[in-house]
Parts: sequence; C-alpha cells; structure tokens
Amino acid sequence: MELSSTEPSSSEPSYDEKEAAEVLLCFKQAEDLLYLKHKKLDPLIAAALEETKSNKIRQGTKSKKIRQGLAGSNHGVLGQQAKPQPQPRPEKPAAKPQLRPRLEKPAADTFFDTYEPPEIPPVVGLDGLIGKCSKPFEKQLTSSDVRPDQSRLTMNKADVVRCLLPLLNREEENPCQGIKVKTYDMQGNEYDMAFKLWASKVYVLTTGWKNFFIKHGLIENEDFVTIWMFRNLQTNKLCFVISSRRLPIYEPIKRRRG
DNA sequence: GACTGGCCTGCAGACGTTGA
DNA sequence: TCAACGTCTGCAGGCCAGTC
Repeated sequence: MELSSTEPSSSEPSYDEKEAAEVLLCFKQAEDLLYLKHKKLDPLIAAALEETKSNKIRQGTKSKKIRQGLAGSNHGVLGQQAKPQPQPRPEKPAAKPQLRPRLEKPAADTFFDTYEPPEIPPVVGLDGLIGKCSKPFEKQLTSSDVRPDQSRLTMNKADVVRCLLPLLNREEENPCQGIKVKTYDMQGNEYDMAFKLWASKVYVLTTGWKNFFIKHGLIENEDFVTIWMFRNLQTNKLCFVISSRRLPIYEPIKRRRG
C-alpha cells in the first residue's frame, strides 16, 4: 500500500503519512471490535469503513483543507446508520450539488462490486419476524428515482425476476395489479408502499417511496439502495427492507447487462 | 454497422386535496 | 359543489450496451 508518492525523499514519515497510518490503525481496530462484538461485521459498516479507508488512501497527501472538508461532510454510511440526516434539496436540482470536494473518480466500481449485503437484513425490531427472505440486490439511484414529483423507485427487471418474484404467491399476488407491501428501513421504520409491474416492462415501488427517500435524504448516483423482500411470519404478508449507503460517486455507473 | 433488449426520462392524464 | 392546484401513475420513446 502506498500512502504517499509525492514525498519519497524524506525518510521521516510526513504528517499525512502518520495521520493516514493512524487512521488505518483505527479502522483496523474498529473492524476488529465490531467483528468480535457481532461475530460478523455488519456489511453496511464494513462498506462505510472500506469507503472511508479507501478515501484516505486515495487522498494520500492532499491538503488538510480538503480533508477537513470531507470530515465535515456527512456521506459515510456510519453516519447515516447512526442518525439519518435528510438534506433539503431544491425542487428541481438542475445542477448537481457539489458541497463536498470531489474525490478521484473511480472507486465506484470497486465499492459497487465488492459490497456483499447480508442474506437476512439486520433491521431493528424485526427479530423473529422475517420468514422466507429473498436474495438482496442493489441499485444505484437515478434522478427519476429521487424526483419528488415522481414518487417511484424503478428496479432492474432482471434483479426483480431473479430475487423477488420467487417469493410471490402467484395466485394471490400479481405485480401487474399491484401488491401492497410494508417496507422497513434499517432502523425499523415502516413505510407503506406498492410493488407493481408497469405495462409488463418496469418493476417499481410506489406510494411511500417518496417519504422514504426524503426522510433518508437520498441523492441520485451517490446513494445505493439494497433491497430485500421477505414474508412476515406474523402476517404472512410480503414486506421489503431497503437500506442505503452513500458512495463518493457523482455519475451513473455504466450499466452492466446480464 | 445493424439489430435487439432493457433502462431511464419526460410527459400527459388520472386522482386527491384544499379552499372558496 | 366546483375550480385550482398538487401529486401520483403509467406509458412512449430515446438512449445505451451487448450481440451478431
């Protein structure tokens, strides 16, 4: 791992190198502690740690000013986990807000590809209520997903078919007609949504999605949602769990098909 | 390069809410 | 009751990536 390539002449670690080393040590300790406590590291937390760690590594010896700017921002998943902070947005965000210093482009694919959500969503208050559960899949939010006048979350058809449809009771639950579902965030907050197939083309979550993305302050491109579907053991009704994580990505990841 | 399939965006109509 | 306004729903078509 190369912390700094800009100051090779000095044998004495620079301030930035020391700081980076300390930060990495802290992350390592945090990861170890969390692992010991929960047996398995929460993937969201793991993703946040990985994200921030990578940011630090990438930034290397960039000016302290920029780092302070980052520290002041709230784009870590850990922060979201602990206390979701909805961010007021203009009615129609014509220009992308650039409140944070831009990181070097890439890492997007890295985060996107290496993140592995848990098979069972660790939702507060749903212990013992999650019955048959789908495989999770992830989606990068588009501008239309977070438009207040749209109120819908479109989902990749292949993911829906692969992960969600196997859970449906085809006789009683027809996405073409719409299925009312309870949707939970990771804090256990409940949202009424409808799972639908529009014109045999697009699978969407509607109705309560607007409340969800407003409450969580979700932003196009930067926020990724992980979606699970499960049957509530008490009600036998279909439910969704949606978690979000924010990555330092400012443009859509090119679609990969298949 | 043409074709195909799927995702995303823009927009129009339906629907719901509010106030006169 | 009705008009005005805002929100929600659904679809058409453009765009893009994969395949041949």
